Amino acid sequence: MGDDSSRSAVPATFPRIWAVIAAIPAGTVLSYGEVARRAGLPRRARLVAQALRAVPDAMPLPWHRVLRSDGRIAFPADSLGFREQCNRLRSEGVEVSATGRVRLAAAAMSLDELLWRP
DNA sequence: AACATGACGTATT
DNA sequence: TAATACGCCATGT
Repeated sequence: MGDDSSRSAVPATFPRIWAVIAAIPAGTVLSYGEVARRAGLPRRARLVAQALRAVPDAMPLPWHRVLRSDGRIAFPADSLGFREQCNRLRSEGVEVSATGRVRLAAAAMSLDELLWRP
């Protein structure tokens, strides 16, 4: 058979990364490094970034719930992606400072609130 | 094969 | 908190 799988093939790791991101509950966030770890790919935060760039447009993924380890949005503050991510997060009730920072601990707390009340 | 680049992370100052 | 340096990993040139 003509094996053209080597050309423009999606790395086998991408679907796993996408699955982890898709499983992030609304109103909560994860760091790139955490996503990598949960996908069984420790120390591969940059691979997560690549996977995000390669997300097919048809696939709706909560990409905005992925932040840098310091809780800040990875896009440059003046970029379109930055504002888009801010808006999406805020529309989910996540507090984002003007500089694009989210308190990761607080985001984890909001998940606790969901499970807190029976 | 060497070098640059990137939606990153951690340690240090 | 911010700036810097270095480590890490996949891709593109």
